[in-house]
Amino acid sequence: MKLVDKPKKTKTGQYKTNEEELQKLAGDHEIIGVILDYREATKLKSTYVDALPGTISKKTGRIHTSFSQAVTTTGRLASSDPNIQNIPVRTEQGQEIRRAFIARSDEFTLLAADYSQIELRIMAHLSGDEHMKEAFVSGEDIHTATAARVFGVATGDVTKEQRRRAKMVNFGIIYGISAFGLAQRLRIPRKEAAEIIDTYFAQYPAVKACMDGIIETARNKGYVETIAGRRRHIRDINTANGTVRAAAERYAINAPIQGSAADMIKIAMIRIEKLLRGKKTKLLLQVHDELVFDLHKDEHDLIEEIRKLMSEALPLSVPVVVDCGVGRNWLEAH
DNA sequence: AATTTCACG
DNA sequence: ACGTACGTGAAATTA
Repeated sequence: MKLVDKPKKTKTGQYKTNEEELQKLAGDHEIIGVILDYREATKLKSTYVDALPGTISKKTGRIHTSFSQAVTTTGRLASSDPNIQNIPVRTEQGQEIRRAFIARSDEFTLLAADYSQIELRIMAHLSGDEHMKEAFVSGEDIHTATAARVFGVATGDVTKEQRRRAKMVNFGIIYGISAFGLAQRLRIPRKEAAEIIDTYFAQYPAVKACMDGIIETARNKGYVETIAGRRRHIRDINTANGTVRAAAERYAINAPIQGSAADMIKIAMIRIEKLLRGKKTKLLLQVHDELVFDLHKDEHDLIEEIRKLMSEALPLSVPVVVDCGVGRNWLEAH
C-alpha cells in the first residue's frame, strides 16, 4: 500500500509484517489495527483453541505435556507436544484461554507458586552489588529503585515512564545489555541509551564488574558456570568479528543468570516431590520460574512448606520471595 | 524443509 | 558500516 518509504525486508527478501513493523503504521491506515486484531485472534485460535482439545488423553481426560531436560543451552526445561509453557496470559483473549486450565475436581484448586524477580536477585547475588542488594533487602520495587538511581530522583517521585524505562534496562542486564538493543526497545537514540547504561553501571558498579568478570572467564576457560556448576561453552568469545563476539558475550552473561534460576527451581522440585509423597496434592507444571499444583482442599498447609522449599532451594545473599496464589483456574491462581 | 511470526518466561 | 537485546515451541506461509 506504499505506506512506508523503505520497507524492511526479511533475510529472504519478503516484506517484514511482524507486529513491530505494523505498529509503526497504526496511525497511517485503519486497516493496520484490524490486521493486528486478526493476528492476535488467529494465533490464539490455531495454536490453542483448535489444537489443545485434540491433545487430551483418552485415558485420563487430561493434557500431558513432555518436559525435556537436555534440550536448552541454559539448563531450563522445555515443554512440547503440546508446549504448556507458553499458554497465553497477556491479552484479554489470551486470559480466556488460561481460564480453561482448571483443577482436577471439586476437591482441588490450582496453586501457582512463582519466584519474584528471580533473575535480578541472582544478579544481585552473583555481583554482590550493595545498592542492588539493598533494594531487595528493603523490599523495594526493583524497577522503581533502579529508576530512582538512573534518573536521579527520589523513589516517591519516579514517574510511570521512568519505571517503564528502568524495567527495560533491568531486563537488558539479564540479557547482556547493548546500547542498540536498549535503544530499539525504548525507541530512543542509541546515544541516549548508552548514557542510561553508563549511569546504570555507575549506580551499580559491582554489576558492571561482575559482567566484565564473566566475559573474562569465558575468554580464558571457554565456558561460563551457573551457581550449581552447570557449564555453557561459549563459542566465538575470542573471535575477531565484533558482531559475533558481542553476541557471544551476551550469551556468556545471560547463561549464568538464566541457568542459576533453572538450577534453583529444579532443586526445589526435587525436594517438593519428596514432600508430596503420600499426599493428594500433585505437582503439575513448571514454567521456568513458576510451579503449578493440584492442591487438595485438606492440604492447604502445604502452601507454606512449598514456599519455604522454593525460597531456600539455593540460598542467595538477598531474600528470595515466592508469590503463591490459589484459584479454581490457572488465571485466578495468579 | 526453511522461514516468519508470535505465544510464554 | 556492520547488526544484535536472552531462552524456548507451534502454526502458517513460502520456497
